[in-house]
Amino acid sequence: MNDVARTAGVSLKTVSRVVNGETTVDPTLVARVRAAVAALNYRRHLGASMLRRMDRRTGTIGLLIDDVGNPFSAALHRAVEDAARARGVHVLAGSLDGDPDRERELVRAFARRHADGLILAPAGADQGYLAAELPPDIPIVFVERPAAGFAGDAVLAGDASGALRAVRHLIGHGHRRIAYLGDPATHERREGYLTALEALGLHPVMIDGLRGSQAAEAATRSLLGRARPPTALFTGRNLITIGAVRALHGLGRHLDAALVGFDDFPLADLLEPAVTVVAQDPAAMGGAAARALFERIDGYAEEPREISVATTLIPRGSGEMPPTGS
Amino acid sequence: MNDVARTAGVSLKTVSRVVNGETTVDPTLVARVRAAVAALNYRRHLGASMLRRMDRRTGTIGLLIDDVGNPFSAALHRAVEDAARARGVHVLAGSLDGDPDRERELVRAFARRHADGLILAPAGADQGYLAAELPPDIPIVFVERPAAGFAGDAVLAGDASGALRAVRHLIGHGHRRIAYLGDPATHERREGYLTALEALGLHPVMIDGLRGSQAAEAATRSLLGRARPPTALFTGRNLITIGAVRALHGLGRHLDAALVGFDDFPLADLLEPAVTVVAQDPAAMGGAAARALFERIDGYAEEPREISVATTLIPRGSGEMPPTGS
DNA sequence: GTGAAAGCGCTAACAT
DNA sequence: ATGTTAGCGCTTTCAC
Repeated sequence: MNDVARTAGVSLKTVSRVVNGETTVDPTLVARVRAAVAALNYRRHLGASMLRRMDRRTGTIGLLIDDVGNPFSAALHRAVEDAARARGVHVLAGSLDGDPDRERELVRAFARRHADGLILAPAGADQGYLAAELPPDIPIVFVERPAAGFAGDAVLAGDASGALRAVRHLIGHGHRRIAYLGDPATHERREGYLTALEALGLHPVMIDGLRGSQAAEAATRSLLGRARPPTALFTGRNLITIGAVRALHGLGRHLDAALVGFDDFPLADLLEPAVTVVAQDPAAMGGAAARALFERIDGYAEEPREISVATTLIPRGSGEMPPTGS
Repeated sequence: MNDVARTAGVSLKTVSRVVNGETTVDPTLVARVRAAVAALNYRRHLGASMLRRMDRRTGTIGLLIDDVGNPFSAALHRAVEDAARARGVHVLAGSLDGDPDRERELVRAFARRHADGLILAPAGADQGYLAAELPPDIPIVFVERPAAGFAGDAVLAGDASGALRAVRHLIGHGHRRIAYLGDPATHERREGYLTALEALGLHPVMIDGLRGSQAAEAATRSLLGRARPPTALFTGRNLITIGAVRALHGLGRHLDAALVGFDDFPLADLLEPAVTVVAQDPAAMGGAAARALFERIDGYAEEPREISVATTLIPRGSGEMPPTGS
């Protein structure tokens, strides 16, 4: 910048003004500065500028989600990126893999990097650590799951009510023995399942802690091998649904057992039978989270908000099959 | 940091030494400093430290891919993240959507942010601008597609040879009328297709410029409506394959026309018929790209390398069906 | 082993 | 409208 000033024959401050697009500069000088900038291939150092600036914005937000490689998270990421791009903000993304330690570590790392804000899909059961870890001037918005022990805006999908709807759908098609397959992060969906069954005095069958598609496939196989197997399955997230589908196909029983999955997934409509799902809208959730975050960054300081993005039950066939067997 | 020094009763420099883990500090002072750091909840400002440091590393790399929300790109992203995490490096990701302007803009943005290196899946036909836009001290690795007009390491999938193999596979199953469906980014795969057909004097049928799954679906429908429709399809990327599958199912002709797709996709094995693909390994590509980039960041300065990640033909059914009709 | 002073590249506040 | 000075938070160099 010094070199530019010298080359253009102006003061350092004038260069700064030109580079920052301030209007109060003589056009002649502006031209001279621009020429020098071009000649020297000068680029301003954002780190240094951010050091002295008032607003101290880095133009970066942190996105902490389950797995950037998972289609659901990836769709959400994309929506966040689009909203960020509209403001010229960039996205630092990180995968948590359901690991609370990783969550905390990444929050700390992004805070140290002075992200302007964070969007977090909580992995751990408690976000109390945020009080110590997160500087008060960097806002956070939770997405997918609510946070515990720390107040902040949250963008949620109405998991419990969506699950309730899914299970009622199966009940409406005559099913009484309905099993639930889930993992730690689908806790709220399990609650919806239980609510629906309890209302009718039905007996819950729950398999929990399924990490990944393969575990779900194995669990489904063993479930269907039981003496009185369930006539319908309710699966708590897309990877689990896919594992279940794989098991049903593998056993040749895909036309026997009904299935409703939480989360839509690509090609669900082309399977045989096509898979009925309760679809979340990851793009809408990402967009809502980004908007909420930018409002906070812009100074909105009211009470934490809970933003609900509706789920949709999409009947495609697998959830409308009647019970078979006894 | 000044406050910490005062609280601990040491000089600023000593705090700096402790924070940076230098060993030549009296343990007593180390303890005092650590206590003060904890008491004041001090965090080092990385931006400021990076300003004066010798190595000038930001601990960030930029990843510029087609679309962070697309499963293929997302899997690649995940592999890059894993490699980066092992070094304590974070990933700034951006989607290009096939837009050369966006490519250039993001390169500039990430360069200004002083990313330590870039991984780019070229969207534009020419990367000559990099000579001007990219500071010489920030290395770049190309992935998925080679760059034109700028030298750099490239991680490629052997597109032409994979396509050749796919088409030969169809020919081996008796097909003579084989159509190609692609988009601008699958150019090399088209070359493989042409090579295979020309070797036998077969007549190529090519539909190009298909942006997205819906365009592919429409194109497939019109293709199959022709007087002498192709008996087999070769699709240039996963979204196009999915569009074609959707069209075949929609027309009820999924058991009539053979299909081999470039790129694997989730659930390809559960469709009816299961879809034969030439699979790239996005995770391997992302890992290789990250490794190559980190080698460059660490000072490796030999000639640009081309790293090839093998493709695999996975026969699943759709590519092994014999020709039907005339 | 520790500290004082200088300076990284830039912008704020205050002249002029 | 332009320039001067001070200082952001840190690491360097060099003296103690």
